[in-house]
Amino acid sequence: MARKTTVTTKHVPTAKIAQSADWRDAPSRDARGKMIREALFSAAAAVVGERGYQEASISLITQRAGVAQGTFYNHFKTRQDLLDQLLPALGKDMLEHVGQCAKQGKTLIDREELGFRAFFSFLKQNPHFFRILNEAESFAPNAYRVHLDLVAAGYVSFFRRASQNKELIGFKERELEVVAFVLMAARSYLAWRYVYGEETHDDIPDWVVRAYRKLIEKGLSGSQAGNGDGDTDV
Amino acid sequence: MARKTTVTTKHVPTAKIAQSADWRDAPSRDARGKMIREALFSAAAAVVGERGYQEASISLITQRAGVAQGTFYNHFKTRQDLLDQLLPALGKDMLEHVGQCAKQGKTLIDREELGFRAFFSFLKQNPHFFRILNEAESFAPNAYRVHLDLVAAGYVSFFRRASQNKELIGFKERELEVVAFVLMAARSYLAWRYVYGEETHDDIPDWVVRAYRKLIEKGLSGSQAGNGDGDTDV
Amino acid sequence: MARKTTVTTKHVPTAKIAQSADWRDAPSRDARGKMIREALFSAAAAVVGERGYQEASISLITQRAGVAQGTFYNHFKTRQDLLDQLLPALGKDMLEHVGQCAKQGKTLIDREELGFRAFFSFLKQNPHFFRILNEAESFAPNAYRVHLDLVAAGYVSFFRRASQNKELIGFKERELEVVAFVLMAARSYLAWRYVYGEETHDDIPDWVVRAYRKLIEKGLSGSQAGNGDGDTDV
Amino acid sequence: MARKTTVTTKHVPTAKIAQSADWRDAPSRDARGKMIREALFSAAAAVVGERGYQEASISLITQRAGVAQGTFYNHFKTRQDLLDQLLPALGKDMLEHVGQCAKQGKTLIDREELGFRAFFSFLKQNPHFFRILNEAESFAPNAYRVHLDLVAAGYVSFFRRASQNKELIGFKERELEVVAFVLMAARSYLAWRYVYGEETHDDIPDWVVRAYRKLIEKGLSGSQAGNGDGDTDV
DNA sequence: AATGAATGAGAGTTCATTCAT
DNA sequence: AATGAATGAACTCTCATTCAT
Repeated sequence: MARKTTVTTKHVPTAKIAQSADWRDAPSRDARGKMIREALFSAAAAVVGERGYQEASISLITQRAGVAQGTFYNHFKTRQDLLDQLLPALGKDMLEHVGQCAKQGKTLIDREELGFRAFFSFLKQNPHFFRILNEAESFAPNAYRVHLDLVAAGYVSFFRRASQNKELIGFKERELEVVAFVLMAARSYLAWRYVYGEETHDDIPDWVVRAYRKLIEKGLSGSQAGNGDGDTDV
Repeated sequence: MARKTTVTTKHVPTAKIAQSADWRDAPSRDARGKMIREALFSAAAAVVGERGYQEASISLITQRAGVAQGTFYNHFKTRQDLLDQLLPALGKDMLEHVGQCAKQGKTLIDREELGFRAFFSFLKQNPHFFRILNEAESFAPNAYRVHLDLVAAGYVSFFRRASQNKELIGFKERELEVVAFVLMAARSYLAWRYVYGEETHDDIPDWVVRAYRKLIEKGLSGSQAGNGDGDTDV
Repeated sequence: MARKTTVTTKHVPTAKIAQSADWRDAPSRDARGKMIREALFSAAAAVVGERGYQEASISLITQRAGVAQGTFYNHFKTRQDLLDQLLPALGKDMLEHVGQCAKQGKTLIDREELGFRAFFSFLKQNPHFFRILNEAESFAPNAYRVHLDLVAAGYVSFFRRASQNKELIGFKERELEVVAFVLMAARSYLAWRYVYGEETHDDIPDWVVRAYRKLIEKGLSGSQAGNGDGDTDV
Repeated sequence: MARKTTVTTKHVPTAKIAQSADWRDAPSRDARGKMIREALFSAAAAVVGERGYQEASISLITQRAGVAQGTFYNHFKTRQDLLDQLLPALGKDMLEHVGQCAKQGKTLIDREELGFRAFFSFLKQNPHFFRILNEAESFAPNAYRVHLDLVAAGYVSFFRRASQNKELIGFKERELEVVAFVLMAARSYLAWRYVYGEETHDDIPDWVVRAYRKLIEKGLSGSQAGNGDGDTDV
């Protein structure tokens, strides 16, 4: 049974947003420029992650990056320009990480569970990602749309292969996207509830993963008893 | 089979946000106050719905409500105070509407489909709701949390009854909340994608509802062919 | 002869830019608004007159008017909006003053001399006008064009009447405008040179007026000796 | 009669602002420096001529000159330093051109007409000059004063000679400057009105020149009919 | 000498909130 | 209670100038 596989994600190195040693000791001018750009970028990610896009003022970002306000405009055209780049940059890392982890699985459901877990391990490593992603809907809507479409596309082609292998049956092409959106949605809402919710877990609890797996494996009507954790059935 | 039930929602009257006749012809002092308050409230809902919380300035809201800026502060403590009340008020209506519709269903899955459809019919009647709900995560986080908890609680008690009836089996108490969040998530993301997405449908397409139903009914591994629409399997 | 007429201007009351007593003791709200508006206006005139349009920042203007920066935008749409109103307002006063003075003259040339002198007496009473007028060419070009056209139009109709009286002969209709521009130009350049020039006279020297009169009365070839001041001919 | 002389200006070569071949192929270090300096100079003239002093930023100027921003400060002390040199450089060319043309005339009035026409032909060849000259009053006031004094001085000595020849009579030494300023003023205002005004002539219309000549030849009271163009008297 | 990124002061403008009327 | 002008802090962005390379 699924829950016995006790699937765990092995961390794949993700392109870190440079925590940039002081740019003053840069080897060359070009390198310095790059370091400052990255300092601004990672400062912005941190500020947005901690306080939200709304409060991510140029003043806060440059202060955090340790450069003058004017310097910002040597690297980004406008404030929005930088904000628009936040999600794509981190989103790429996330996709990479999740993709790498998921493909270790043998079955469709195992791969989904691995991807699911990988999403949360990415969140743990990139604590700012979640807010950057979610608030992008309001503050960088184009980036948000592109991101969701990208993730959905990956999901759909993942399912399409499963369909061709007969691992997944009964869904027509365009329905695969519906499934993709439901699973993406689930990750997001469950993270909101169980990672960032009142009881601040660092990690998604294991029983949540199992409940999720049960639901998407069998649906609401197909489930059967016994999952071995401490709870009793309702 | 599920899709034959062709479940449809009957509209239940929802507490309208007062479109407020001119408050100048109010019968009493008190009534006048109430009318202004409601005018401000509905103006805010409209502004937020159309332009987002960010642009919902006091100036815009009071202008739309037809009162002076200062009047605002006779009715709400701060701008945030009003913004925080937007979602609860509309959320109550939504819950009411969805609850009324869902309970017409005979089976668990039918009730879920009815609730699902009711969510979208509510969106259609209340075109501002979706943005008010979604952006609340960034702009009125407390209200957002309360709203989600409220909806989840309703969902959980709905599932709890189903569990007791043996309509739903295999989920322990605390797992019901996981299921609730997944289904709430699904509604939100599918609305984002299929109602407000590029191809602007007024309504959620029927094939999306069917795909959704298939997924939650049987899960990923339990599905079987044939749903009678034009598509061929992958 | 010209210099015997010893024409002098009688000052006609000109609409003063309010030097505004403190607006805090205004009788009514409306009056207060007007006073602040005028305070801003006259502060702007003073700043532009003393430092030029370039340095006339909102900060300087509001400081001088004794109000907060934000207050500015209750009265003017933008900085440029105010700057665009400076010349028209003062220009109207100038025209009025010059017109009143000029019409006391009996002959064409007398009227021109009176108008000429009136221009300089206006400058003396409104020490900011000259800079406001001149720099408007760069900083409020529309206002500048309108102003010049207005003054020219007045001049032309003045000459047209003189033509009809046979006081002025030999100029065709469209040539009158050329004459008007030359005389306007002369006032401006002579003010620049003899009022605001190195030797800061308060008033245009009388011998300059006489030289000007001689030139426009007879032209370069028609002049004859003797004007009785201390100079000897070249 | 004056208008029969049909005076026309022959173009005298004017010191061009170097359109500077690429400074990268300069023969020597020194020459290279000079070429860059000139490139900056002519870039500035072009920018000021097209957009005005206000918008003539270092960035725009250096970009146009094809050098780095920092390079600017190897050649000029400050931005103002360069702006202050613009008018003197071009003004010298203008004086040269006008002087050369004017001295072809036989009589005082003919020379004035030739100078007048030469001013406009210079404007045509140096389309940036007019703006550089006019806005200098606001943006490079010292340069402006020096320029006007220089032109006036030339004019005065021109008139002084005419006085000594008895071509010009009735003006005392210091009055000659008044005449000079009036004529300089006339050129400027007439250019503003008839060259850069709404109906964009490339050239000053001939009838304007004739009207101007009539005015300064005979003054307002000395003119007599008939100038043979299509207009009728008023 | 040429480069071009870094700097930081200062610009115009917005807006939630206050308060005298 | 309703008004709407006054407030001032905070915002994004520009640009002349500096300076390490």
